Amino acid sequence: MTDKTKTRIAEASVGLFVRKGVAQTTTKDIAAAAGIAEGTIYRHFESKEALVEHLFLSNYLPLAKTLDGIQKRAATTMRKLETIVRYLYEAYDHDPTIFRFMLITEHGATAKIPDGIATPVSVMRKVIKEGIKTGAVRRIDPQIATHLALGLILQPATAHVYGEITGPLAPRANDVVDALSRVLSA
Amino acid sequence: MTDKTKTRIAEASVGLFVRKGVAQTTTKDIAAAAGIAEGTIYRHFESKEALVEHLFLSNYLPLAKTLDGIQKRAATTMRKLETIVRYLYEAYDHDPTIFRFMLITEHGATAKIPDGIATPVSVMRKVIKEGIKTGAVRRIDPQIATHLALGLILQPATAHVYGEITGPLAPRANDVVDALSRVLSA
Amino acid sequence: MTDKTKTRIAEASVGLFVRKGVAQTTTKDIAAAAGIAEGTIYRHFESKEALVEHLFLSNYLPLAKTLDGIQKRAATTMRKLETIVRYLYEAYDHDPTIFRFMLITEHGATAKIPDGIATPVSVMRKVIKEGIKTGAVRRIDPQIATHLALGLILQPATAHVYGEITGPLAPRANDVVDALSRVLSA
Amino acid sequence: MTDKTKTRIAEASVGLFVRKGVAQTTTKDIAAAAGIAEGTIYRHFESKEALVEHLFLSNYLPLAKTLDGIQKRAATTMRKLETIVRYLYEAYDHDPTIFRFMLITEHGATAKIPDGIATPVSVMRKVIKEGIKTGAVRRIDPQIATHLALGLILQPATAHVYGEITGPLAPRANDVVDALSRVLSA
DNA sequence: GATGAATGAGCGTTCATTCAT
DNA sequence: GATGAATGAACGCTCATTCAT
Repeated sequence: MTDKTKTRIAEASVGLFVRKGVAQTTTKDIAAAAGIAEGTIYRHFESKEALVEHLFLSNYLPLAKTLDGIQKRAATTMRKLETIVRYLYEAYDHDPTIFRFMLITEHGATAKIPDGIATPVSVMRKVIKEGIKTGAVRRIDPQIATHLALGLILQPATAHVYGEITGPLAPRANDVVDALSRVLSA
Repeated sequence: MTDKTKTRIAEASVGLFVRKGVAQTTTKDIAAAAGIAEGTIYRHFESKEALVEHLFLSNYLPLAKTLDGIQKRAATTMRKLETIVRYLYEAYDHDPTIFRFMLITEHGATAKIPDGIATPVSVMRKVIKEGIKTGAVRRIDPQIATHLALGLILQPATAHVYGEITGPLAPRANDVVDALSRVLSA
Repeated sequence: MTDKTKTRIAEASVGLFVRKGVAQTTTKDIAAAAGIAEGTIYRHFESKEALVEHLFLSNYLPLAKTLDGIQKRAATTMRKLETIVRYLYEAYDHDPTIFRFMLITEHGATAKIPDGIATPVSVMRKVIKEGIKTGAVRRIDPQIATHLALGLILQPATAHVYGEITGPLAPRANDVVDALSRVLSA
Repeated sequence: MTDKTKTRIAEASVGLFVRKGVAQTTTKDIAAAAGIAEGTIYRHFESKEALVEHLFLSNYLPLAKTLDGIQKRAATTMRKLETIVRYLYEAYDHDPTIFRFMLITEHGATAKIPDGIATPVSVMRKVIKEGIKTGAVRRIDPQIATHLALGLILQPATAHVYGEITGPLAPRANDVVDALSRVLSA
């Protein structure tokens, strides 16, 4: 059996962090939302900051693995990017909270991720670099290309978080994939 | 003569907000940086929150005016977008602080802007909508198109804030303008 | 067989109390040092305070018995005091921890000892009172005489606890015994 | 005008520290006793620990100066020690609190006093060392002699703190001075 | 207008103690 | 007996805000 209380704390706190912001969420809020005593948080996490970091890394880094697996199963660069976008937007629709949390969390505020560890961003960069090598992606600085692609994917999601785009995100994937193709294709 | 002290407070606080984050910046920090007493902040701003809002709106809304002026002087949709991007990236290079502040603060603060007030985002949307009408921009949902364009423009700036892209941003404008053209052109 | 766990707790905690102070030692520290669970402490002691009291009394009161036995076997008042000092200083050198604990804890904990129970202090007082009666000790208020004697004996030990005197204490016994003789002899 | 509030905090807290112990006195207690808000403590002292240290050092170190002045005005070693004892016991009777605080505070717990700074203990040691040099004090290790003398002086005061000796301390000075003379005289 | 000492609610965190297993 | 997760009151401390000067 997995650690029930730790999970309760984690699930309750992402929700609060997304709704109210990390700084505006108190340990008291978290305890109340998780139905536990405030002190119990500290049996499972060293500090509130450690809880935030755990939440971020335990979702952000596994997502890299998932995206890498998805990417490997697709044949071409454009199919790789397409399946990644579709996966992300469907996952967002299925449980927006954790994605909102990742979108909202200031990367700089969380502990630095050691070099060499795969992140969703590094997976994207790898796909694009390989695309350039194979000629599927036009000649362009891979770093700027990565961020242009990220912009196309993340900005609609961010807009959705703040209510500027409404309804499920998945149907928007077509437009995004199309845009990716236009920006990157050779 | 404009309110000297108010300006000192404003200038000192954006710097701190960008460097340390809004929540992590105390009124004591602000007073020290501005060379004034803590209480003096409250002669010029109702609260710390009001200071943040003032800082955001007094830069964000005038930027809309500026971008609208720029946009009006350009002949075609693509030239409009190009001059906007070049203006933004040069302004970022000239004084990154205020742009970083807007990038960091944007969400949450935008909620308070009444409908009908022009924002940089609404200027972008207007340009794109007009482009669709004139046929310069391909047929696409203007809302998603606006956010695709914003993603292309803002993500490289965000990446710069977090040190993933280094050096001046202005030379990157070419790649962004090119991408905008590919995504939007009919 | 005596209560093994209780002994483990007692031994582990004196060490911690001496090294870090009673207030700075947590029940968690004690459990870790004793190799038991935190809750187990409460099977053996009603509270942390009761543990401290037990530790103090279970060493302080038996010490009175020991000193009284020693005292009884010596012929003269001065020999009584001499053997007491030598015993104390040798015991301190052999296991400073428990003596340091008594030196540190003494005040406040002594309040709980019922009248009529022999303590090291009461043994000293008895020896001195008898000395006055037999004429071995000069005429002096027995209460002040007791504390003058205690001062001569305890202050070097206290100085050793705080590192102002180093090396074994036993060789210092000569000087202390000599001083006791000078202060008390008729 | 001196800092009224800081003085109020200092005076209120020594009283509490002596009555309840440092660890058992909370910042809330101090604020209530001083008639101020809890936060105000931190306008005058960096932390509770710093308050304790300030209290200790601002009384302990000046006492060294006072004792040194007293000592210089006396002609012989024994007169020096006599006036020191009389001064201490009269000061204790006049305001026992601060003396109790110094007696109770664990020296080791407060910040280390830098070498070369005069303390009451170092003044005592100096007087005794000079006494040995002039022949007024018998040949004896100055370090042990200092602590024997300290024991004679402090133990009656400590006994008074814990109620084992009652009434004013000053009349006891005669016995202590006599004892000092017996222990130290050549 | 400016000051800065004072405020006090509320923060993140600790830890002696309890109790179901 | 032993466990260790859970508790929650209480801690030291922070900081946006106020107000007498």
